[in-house]
Amino acid sequence: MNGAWIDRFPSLNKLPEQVRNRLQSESRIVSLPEGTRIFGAGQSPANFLLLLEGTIRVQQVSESGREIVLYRVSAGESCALTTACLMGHDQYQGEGIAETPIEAVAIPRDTFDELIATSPIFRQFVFNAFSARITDLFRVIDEIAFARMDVRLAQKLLQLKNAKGEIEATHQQLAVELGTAREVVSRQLNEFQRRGWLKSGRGVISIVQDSALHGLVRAS
Amino acid sequence: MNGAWIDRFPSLNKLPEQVRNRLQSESRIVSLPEGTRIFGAGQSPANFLLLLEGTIRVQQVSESGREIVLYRVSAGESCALTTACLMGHDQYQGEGIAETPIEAVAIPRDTFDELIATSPIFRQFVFNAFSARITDLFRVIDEIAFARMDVRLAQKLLQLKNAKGEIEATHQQLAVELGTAREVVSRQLNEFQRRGWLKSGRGVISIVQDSALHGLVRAS
DNA sequence: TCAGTTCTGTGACAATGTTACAGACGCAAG
DNA sequence: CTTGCGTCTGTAACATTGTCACAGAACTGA
Repeated sequence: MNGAWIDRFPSLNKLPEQVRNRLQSESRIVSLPEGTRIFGAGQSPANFLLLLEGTIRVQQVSESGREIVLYRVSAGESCALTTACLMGHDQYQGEGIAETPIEAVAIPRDTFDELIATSPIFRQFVFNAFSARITDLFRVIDEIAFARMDVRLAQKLLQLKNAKGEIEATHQQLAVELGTAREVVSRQLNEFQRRGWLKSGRGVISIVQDSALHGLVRAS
Repeated sequence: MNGAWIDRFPSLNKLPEQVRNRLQSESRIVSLPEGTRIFGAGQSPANFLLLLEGTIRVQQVSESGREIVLYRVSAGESCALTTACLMGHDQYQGEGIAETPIEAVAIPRDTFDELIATSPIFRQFVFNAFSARITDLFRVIDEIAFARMDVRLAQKLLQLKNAKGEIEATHQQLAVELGTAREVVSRQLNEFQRRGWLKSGRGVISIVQDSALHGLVRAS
């Protein structure tokens, strides 16, 4: 089992035999329970992480205590920004929290550094991960600066819904997703409910008219 | 002259003789007039840029046409995000515009790639630049999501003022800096003027009470 | 059953964004 | 000089979003 993890990263799979072996022998697999704070203000990460199972939520907390979710890292991806700060010797402003139980490959700093040096494919992999995150951040900026709250909420509900069309989250949690206040989410949800688009219960929301929410998002 | 540019980058100055020579011989110096669009939607940059003179403004434009300034690259810095996208083969969402006449060192992609591979110092330099930009983006998100407009405007005025305590900018330009609407800027400037903190003319603002603006920012 | 906690609803108000104008200013052609 | 024209600024009315202060409902555990 231990030797198979690399198969989950298609681009790393193309690495030469020798590099692959190195990567596998010098890294170790870590498991972390749900809710673990993987990195955060003042905590510098010690390893480069490749996520095998679970998701990490990266968010930012303001001085006043308000929060906003920036993006999520899911299985098959790497936690690129921690690396930037790892390499750049910089304090990391955000915090990363295990949203589910986590299984990840931890690559020590030295190994990471050498792989960057020796393998163009690994380098490409790391820069790709960066690129994706920066795209995420750009999207977040675009949305909080220019998009309407009803559209953003509809979008988020569609994104977070499970197979049954339900979202298990409190209004407060949705507010954090969008970087707004709980009351604003309650207000919008009531409006959606009034229009018959969803039904709202304590800690759970059931989407009734998927298409209406989609329509709102498309109309932007 | 051509051989001296590297002195402007303290961290690159520590590179071994051999690598320095390589860097200098394989790069070329480019000059661009004010207003040049250095990269933008659909335009992939072909080189890694080190800025010798001038500043580049990186901004984003929404579908609705509203804009926001994300950060500036100034002399002695590198245009890191273009690189991320260069390496990551990703479309770049923002656009970079020469705010003044520009002089820069252009390093071809292949050279850049090899230097990353061979020189830990160069690698460190690039990752540091990344780190700084990401910090910028995090700050922007924090401000547009959580900070009050009067505080943000005061901050921006202090940041943009010249030696005489004047800002040469229209209300519209300030609005773009903050990602808001022109009317909002006008309103706030009038309020500041009413309090005697500044005097506002057509295209120019004179700060009268520097300390009052500082006070507002500190009080957050 | 009861007390404590978390979650949701609501109203009033403040701050910011949007729309629709009008007037002021600067510039250049006549 | 003066007449247009384009840009910049001022302003009012209204819509949306954020903040504050509560109250009641729904869960939880003793």
